[in-house]
Amino acid sequence: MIDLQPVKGTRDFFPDEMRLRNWLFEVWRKVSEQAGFEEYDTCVLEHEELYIRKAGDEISKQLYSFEDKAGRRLSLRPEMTPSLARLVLQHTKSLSFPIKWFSMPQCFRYERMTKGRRREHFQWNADIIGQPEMVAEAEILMLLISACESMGLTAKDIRVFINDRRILNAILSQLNVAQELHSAVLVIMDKRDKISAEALGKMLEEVGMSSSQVEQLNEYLSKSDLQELKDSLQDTEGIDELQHLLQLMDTAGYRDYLQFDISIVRGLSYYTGAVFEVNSPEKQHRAICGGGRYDSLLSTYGGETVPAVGFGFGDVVILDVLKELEHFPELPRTLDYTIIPFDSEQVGAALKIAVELRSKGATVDCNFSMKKMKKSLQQANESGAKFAILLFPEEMSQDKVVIRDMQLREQKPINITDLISSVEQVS
RNA sequence: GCGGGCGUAGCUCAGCUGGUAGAGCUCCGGAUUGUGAUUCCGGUGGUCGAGGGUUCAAACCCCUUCGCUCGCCCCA
Repeated sequence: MIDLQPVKGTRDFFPDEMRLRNWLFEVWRKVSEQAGFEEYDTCVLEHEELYIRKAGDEISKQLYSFEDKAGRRLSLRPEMTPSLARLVLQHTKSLSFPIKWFSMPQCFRYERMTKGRRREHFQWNADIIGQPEMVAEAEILMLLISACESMGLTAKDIRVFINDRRILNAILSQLNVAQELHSAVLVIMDKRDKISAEALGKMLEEVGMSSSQVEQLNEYLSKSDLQELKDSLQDTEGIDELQHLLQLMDTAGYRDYLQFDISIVRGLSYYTGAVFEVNSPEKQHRAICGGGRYDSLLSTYGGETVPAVGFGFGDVVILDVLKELEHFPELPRTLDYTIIPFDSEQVGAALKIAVELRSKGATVDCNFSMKKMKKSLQQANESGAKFAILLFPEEMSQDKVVIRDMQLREQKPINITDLISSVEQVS
């Protein structure tokens, strides 16, 4: 017997789970399109070099890579943004910016699994490319919040924790932290709410900050009030921009979802402006969604500098959250009709009726198992059929069938032609 | 890389200080040979993850190994 388990870290989607996945995809697609985003896709296979960046050691360890028969180094995509960058760079000259695109790619990372993280997941991505102003962030945030609301979540359930990399840079510059230490310091600051203050300070000193710099940094980081922080900084660009964004979101009616959080850092060289993560207000989960502005990414692939902002929103964590909050949708299988021939004599008639009903746009299944009527009706019930069409020799001899309303448990004979014409054309 | 938990029927699991296996659901059949919610009866189905050890006797104790899972580390 071969191993029946799915590959470690990957999932099978039985029909029940597939309905749930499709439901989630429909929410993503609908809110995206309603907000004017266009869908795109690329192949799950990419050239490995797309993911090999300067600090690329870690990510290349997590790549599913292999060599094809012609010796090309290929990878399963670990994220969508590089592929998006590739598409945009192909047509930088002809695209009419700003563009608003979304995608729902399956992504792969070879990594150790924990709750909310598998080796494969579907990740809704939405990006606005070519718009440098903060209104792009506003649109992006509104989009992901509206997706959460479509799933039944409110400002009580989720929060967008937001920061701006320019604020962090302004603080570090003001403390005279050397430019080359900034990225290392930012990585450590990312851990701020995971480890103790002592451990944090120790790590910061280890990368080269002085103890007085650490002390002052802590003072800045303890300020949860934007205005207070602004008053203590010389370079206020990041704060001004963030305040502008918060104002825009207030106008849109989404201010309750947003919370300034100086500990949100995300990644390394990627982000240049706003950075954000979505989580429960108490941050009980792995981030549901994360993103920000990455104005310099495209130029790192050798293209022009193109401003960009976007997010990734994975299916695994959001489904965990919805389950926990009991916001899981009820998604039973449904059918309009199940046709049940009494014996093999009616099989041909069953097929013919099925074809005609389907041509009207109805969903129609046939039960050709020729089991007892009891069993067939049971199966019709389980399949969610609204009506069972029973084909008995007696009625068929008069060109009639028995139509049974499964919910009312009532039935009557009906002319086949009347049955067909009673169905409203859907298409 | 470190640490914990779990592997028993198709599924979810019970099985006490060791005495060679059980329930619910599913499936199949019957009460009802043309009728489905909550009826009732019966039946199929297990190399107790694998291998070794201790014992008169192991699902249970010990060792090894594989698989799954959760947390930490790492990372987004």
